[in-house]
Amino acid sequence: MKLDKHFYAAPTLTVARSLLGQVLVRRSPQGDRAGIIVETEAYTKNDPACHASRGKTRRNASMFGPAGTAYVYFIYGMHYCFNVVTAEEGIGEAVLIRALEPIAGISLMEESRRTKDVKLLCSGPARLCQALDITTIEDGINLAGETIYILAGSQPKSSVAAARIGISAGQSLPYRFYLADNKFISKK
DNA sequence: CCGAGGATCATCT
DNA sequence: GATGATCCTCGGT
Repeated sequence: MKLDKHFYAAPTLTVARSLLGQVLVRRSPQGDRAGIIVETEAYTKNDPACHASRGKTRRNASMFGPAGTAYVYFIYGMHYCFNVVTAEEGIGEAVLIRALEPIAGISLMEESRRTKDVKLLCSGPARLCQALDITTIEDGINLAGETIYILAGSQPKSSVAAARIGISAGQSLPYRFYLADNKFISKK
């Protein structure tokens, strides 16, 4: 069953944690790919690390759309990161998907990533975008559609909260969530 | 195993 | 002109 706006419109920290164990699906003409979400990070209002914290710009405009919108941005001159817009429309909060456990379309992922090491396919925000062929073309799409969506997976498993990775501001906030003992998280 | 450094460019100052 | 929600490679231990 596909997750709907009701799920995404919940408080951002709640969504970040409850996305763990759900299944991200990417459909394309080449075939379908999917993975279990095993690691997320929340970015909230009044959070200095949040792209929306300094107001709406061309880049972060999708963050201010309705819950269940995809926010995809380009970073470091070569990488993309995929987020799900959460909470109330207009406040600019989202959840970054940081790692997946691949479960379908693995040969397509291997081709896109140019590696056959399954642990390197989707363990990292930019890696999973490359594996699923997600770029800024997908920025702003609605996850209620048929291109990218999330299926309800298993019941919530034991999860861990920790500091986020790769940010300079807001390091003290425990807004990173991951499944305990999962082998596909991006970092220990 | 681990850390340092480079790649590479859209966005914002 | 500097920076960044990253990743890869290389060299040292």
